[in-house]
Amino acid sequence: MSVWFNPAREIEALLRQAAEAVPTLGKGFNPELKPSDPRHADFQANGVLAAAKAAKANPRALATSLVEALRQQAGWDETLVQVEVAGPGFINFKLTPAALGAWLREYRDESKWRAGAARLMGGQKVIIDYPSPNTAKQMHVGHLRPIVIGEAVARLIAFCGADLIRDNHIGDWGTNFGILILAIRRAKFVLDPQSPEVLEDLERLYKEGSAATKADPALLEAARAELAKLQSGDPENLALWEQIVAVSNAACQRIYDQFGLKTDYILGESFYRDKVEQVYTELQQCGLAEESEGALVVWHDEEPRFSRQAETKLPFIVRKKDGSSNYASTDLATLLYRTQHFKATEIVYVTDGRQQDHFQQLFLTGKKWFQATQRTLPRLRHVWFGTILGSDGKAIKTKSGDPVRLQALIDEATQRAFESVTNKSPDLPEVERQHIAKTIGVAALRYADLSSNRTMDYSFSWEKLLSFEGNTAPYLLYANVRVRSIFRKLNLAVGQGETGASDPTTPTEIALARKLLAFTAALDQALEELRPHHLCTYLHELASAYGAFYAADNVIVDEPDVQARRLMLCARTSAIMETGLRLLGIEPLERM
RNA sequence: GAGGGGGUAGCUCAGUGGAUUAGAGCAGUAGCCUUCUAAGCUAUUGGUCGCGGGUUCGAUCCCCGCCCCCCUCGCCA
Repeated sequence: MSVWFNPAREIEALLRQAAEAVPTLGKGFNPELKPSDPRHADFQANGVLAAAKAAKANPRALATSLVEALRQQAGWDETLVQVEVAGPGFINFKLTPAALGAWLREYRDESKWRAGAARLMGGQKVIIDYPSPNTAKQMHVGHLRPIVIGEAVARLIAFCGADLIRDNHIGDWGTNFGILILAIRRAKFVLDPQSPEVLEDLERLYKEGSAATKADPALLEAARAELAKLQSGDPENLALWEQIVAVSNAACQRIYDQFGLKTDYILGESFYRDKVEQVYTELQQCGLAEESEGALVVWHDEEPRFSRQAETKLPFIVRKKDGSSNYASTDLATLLYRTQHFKATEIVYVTDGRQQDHFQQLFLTGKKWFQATQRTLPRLRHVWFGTILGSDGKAIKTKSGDPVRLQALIDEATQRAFESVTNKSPDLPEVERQHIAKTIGVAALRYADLSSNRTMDYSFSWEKLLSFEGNTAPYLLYANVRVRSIFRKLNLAVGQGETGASDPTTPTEIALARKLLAFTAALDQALEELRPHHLCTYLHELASAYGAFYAADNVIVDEPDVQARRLMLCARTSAIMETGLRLLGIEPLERM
């Protein structure tokens, strides 16, 4: 029999089969298998309680019948999984050391786990839309979450077997370009793409232009005219716009590089400028869109707040009253393009939570539009996140009220990490300490963002972030470094020296082994709702389990079989830790 | 007013589709480095799981009502 990659799923499947032989249960029985408190079991099935209640049967007797039927199933092996009825009618499952050992010997490395996880999303074509910044601005703290969460979610989806395309849907066609172009002209500013301050200059010009147009209606008109010229293809404005976008993209790329963020496409709003006309036409043809106050809008009467009857009207405006497009238009055009050109089966949008209304309207409109035009709608998911708060409980800002620059954040984290590394490991060469510091600094920034539920706001605190203790990236990196150190000491590569490994034996070995197997459950959980914090929680628990093992059981010992099995546990710990860290976007370290 | 999110230990947060003592990290207390990196490990203090009802043998979790905080609500994205 092949070794189960994900025991919980296999047990659940067997329970469903077994239930068919139990008259009270039958087909459609949901075992409700879930991870259990480790003090009781590895997994527990709660489904019998509900079924017994519905059938007015004795839950314990029913659970016992189910267990008997389970034991009759082909593929059931009591030497691998112990089963018992507990409490009012729960069924507990406990993996035996033999099962743990078999799993550890079979699922050795990332390629095996990828293969095991591939059934989760194999065959899917997924487009992920992130980090999608607006053009002509420096990256600031507000860009941290889409970068970090987007990258983690992307890696998770790809790991689970999907064919993934990363599409950076930049905001490069908005109304702000009119103001910016006007400001550049008025200041007679010469845009030098080589200048390191070019983006700061553009930001300053935009601010000035924005203030000027607010103060003077004539200037506002002039700005609109510049935008109209741009959108109608005026060569001068187009050339200027292209330069701005290029400069902006280059600056963003410098940040992306530091976060290890890759993009396959940068198809911003401007890419869809000749594709919105079709959207207007089709939406009107299928009776979805109508004129309202001069704009073209879509109502969703079945949703109270998007209906015509709502107290405060919130239609989906797909074309502005001046005839120009907005993000609803381009998002609809983008949806069509991704469906037709990329053949997407799923699209994931990573943005902050304030855009929930927009995406609900987008998804509703897309659904009706595609239905009316006989197209297949991909699965659409909005992966949204909360705000990063400062110590005052409000969105984080600098003292002057400006957003904190992302580069400044990276630099400070790196600098503090460098001090720590130098303090702890003064003997390492300075070049290596700098590399370690950069890795830790960026990792700490990332992990702080990923480790709490993405839909929560979270408080940014240098103290917590840079403390390098507790549930942090440095703790995980350090746990892995300690594993690798053992192999280095023995002059072995990770994965060598485990021939003849016996099954986990001591309590700390068994606890560690069970935690290693729980990797599959953590993947399931993180993937389910695309919430990377489940993976963080898991990795922290794994590091803790390793810490206890490391303190209790010496790896380098005289008995060959004991050393072999402990080396096997070490190798799996390191491999799962490194795989997990990379899924989060964190590059592991050899030393620190 | 409508919609979304949150209210769990001093602080930052997990969790629970019903099981005994509700978890973790920080902070506090007490131990552990001649031995695989102590950025660590062990033990321990600390909580009416916002408030009030309901269903149930049993609710932090499900249902109803209420209170507080954050966000969004017609042409920005």
